[in-house]
Amino acid sequence: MVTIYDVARHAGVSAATVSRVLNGHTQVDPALAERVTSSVAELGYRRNAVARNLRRSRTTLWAVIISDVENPFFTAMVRGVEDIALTAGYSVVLCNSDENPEKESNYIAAALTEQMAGVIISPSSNRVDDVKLLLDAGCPVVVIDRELQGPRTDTVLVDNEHGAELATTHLVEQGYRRIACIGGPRWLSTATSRYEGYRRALSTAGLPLDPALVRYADFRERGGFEAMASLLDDGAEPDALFAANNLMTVGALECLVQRERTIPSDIAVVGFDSIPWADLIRPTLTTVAQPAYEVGRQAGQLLTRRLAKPDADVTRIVLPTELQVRASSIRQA
Amino acid sequence: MVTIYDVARHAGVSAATVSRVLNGHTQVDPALAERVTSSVAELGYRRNAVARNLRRSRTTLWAVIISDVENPFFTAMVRGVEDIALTAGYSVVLCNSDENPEKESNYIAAALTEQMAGVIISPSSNRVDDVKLLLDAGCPVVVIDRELQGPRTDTVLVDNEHGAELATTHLVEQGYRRIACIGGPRWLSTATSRYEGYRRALSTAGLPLDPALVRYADFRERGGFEAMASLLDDGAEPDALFAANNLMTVGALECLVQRERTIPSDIAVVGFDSIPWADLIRPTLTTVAQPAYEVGRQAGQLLTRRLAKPDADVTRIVLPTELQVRASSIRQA
DNA sequence: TTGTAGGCGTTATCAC
DNA sequence: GTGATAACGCCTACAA
Repeated sequence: MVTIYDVARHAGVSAATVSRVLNGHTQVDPALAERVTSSVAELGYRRNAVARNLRRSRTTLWAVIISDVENPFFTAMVRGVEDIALTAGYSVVLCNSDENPEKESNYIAAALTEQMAGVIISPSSNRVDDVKLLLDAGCPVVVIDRELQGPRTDTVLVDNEHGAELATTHLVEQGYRRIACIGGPRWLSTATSRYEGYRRALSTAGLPLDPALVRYADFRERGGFEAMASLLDDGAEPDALFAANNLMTVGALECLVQRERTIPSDIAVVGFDSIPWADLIRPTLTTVAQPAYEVGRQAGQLLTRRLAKPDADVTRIVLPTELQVRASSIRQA
Repeated sequence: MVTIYDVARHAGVSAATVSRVLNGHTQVDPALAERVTSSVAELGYRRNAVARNLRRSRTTLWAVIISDVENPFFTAMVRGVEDIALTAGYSVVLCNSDENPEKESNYIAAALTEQMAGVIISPSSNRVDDVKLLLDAGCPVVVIDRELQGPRTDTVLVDNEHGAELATTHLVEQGYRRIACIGGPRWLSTATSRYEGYRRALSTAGLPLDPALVRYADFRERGGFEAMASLLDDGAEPDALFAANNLMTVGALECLVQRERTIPSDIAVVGFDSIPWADLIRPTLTTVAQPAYEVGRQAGQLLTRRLAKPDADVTRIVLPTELQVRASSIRQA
């Protein structure tokens, strides 16, 4: 490996001068600088970021800990983070916790030992301890998609309750009366908020909240499938479904297809969070759209801000959701 | 920050002993070890990976440079890599090059300066130089999904040509005669192999290769859309389409839907590489399935192997593809 | 403006 | 088996 000393010798200057040329915040004689840069090129020198990070005791890495890489919502979000990170001079390390609190803990530990500059996380549990670990270590944290109870951290959310309410109200307005709900894990604020929106819409409409029409699943495809199957098998006879995330919606649809139910005449469907190619599915799928990319951007900006001003006020951003009505929820004549 | 010296003082031993306990490859008196571990717990010590990496002059990070995080093929692949990495004691840094050679170069430079233990890459160009940079620096590289001309590296591919041939032959057997092809960028082996499979199937069937039926796009949704529009607008009048990747297939479908063409009676469709929820699309989509997760696993294993034996023979793995026939390619009565 | 020198936190090589 | 001690490669006071 060629070090800064090799360059220094080759250019006939001291290592300090090489460092200064490389970093550029100090004045260096143009002639020397020139010699240095050409030596760098000639020797094919690249600076060792590990040594640099140790010396400066900070890195330029952000850990983005998400709960599912295969969920398009999170990948879109990651792109948002990435775009901000790059312009701010950081790189993104993507960690996939798989909704598994243990994996999550491991990644947080890694973020700490690797001296990551900051962490953006969609927590897969309410285990506040892990996030507190980061905070206590002085590692800036931005929580996304889910709200954490205890620690005060910068947070980027979407308006889950309102979105769910819109979705459910839309079904009510279409004349559906037995509206089922496949909710997410009860310990995630995302899930409870969406359930709350559903509940409120029913209440506003004067419809009963029938527990037989409610299932809780795990925000995954299989969970949605099984919840739907259970709704059908238990004779709850819903005439419509509100599913609380994209993958569960897909699972529920798979189930309905397999059972040969026609959408929306047998049962109408609205999903929370869009899926790619929603308009290729037949019937096209009504969804509550979330600004996934923008969530990522905002999170990135919050992190950048906090890195610059470690004790700025804690910010909580709530982005709007939007109901996109397509065929799956339109009552037939 | 609490260092190894703090722990040493607290436990009444030397820093060297703490290090030995932490790393565990040397014998340490159980009594001392006990004191060290409890001091570690008490002080909340975590080792500084940056310092450690500098001292050991290696890291436990793999860079996985993929060309599109939003393509389900790559996310599935990443999961495969990740699973191997974790069991082998490495972490994965996901880098999204966006099919942009410049971004790719930056990530490669970063992998080098960050002293990454290894790189898994789906190159977005034929610019061999970047990969050579890695190789020259002694950084193990596994190339996936695309074949690189010059440098001999471990590679994991799928049987693109055969898959494409199967797909096209299937269309021929269904009685289609004007089979269009939307191919990928001509500088990617993946694209040329798939085109070659298409060409060969036509040739075997004694069908002419009509240039008016061929378009080259960029492996993205919009590119597929535009290529399909061009095929329709230029009066090429295809009765079937073979699209060379998943996102372009989606784009082409969007176009066909918009133009109100019926699949498969107006035009049959087969795509290369599956998309999630292919069976929710109507008609269901015939695809050439690739073992994306397995590609990732194999790449991870190749990298692990090379890390252990730096000058083992270069391996080239070709995984099989499989035609999954669904409704979009079945000729109507 | 430039060079010297110390140290970031760890691990590995010595002696003991 | 354990403890000093010297690196790993870089940055940055400080002195010149």
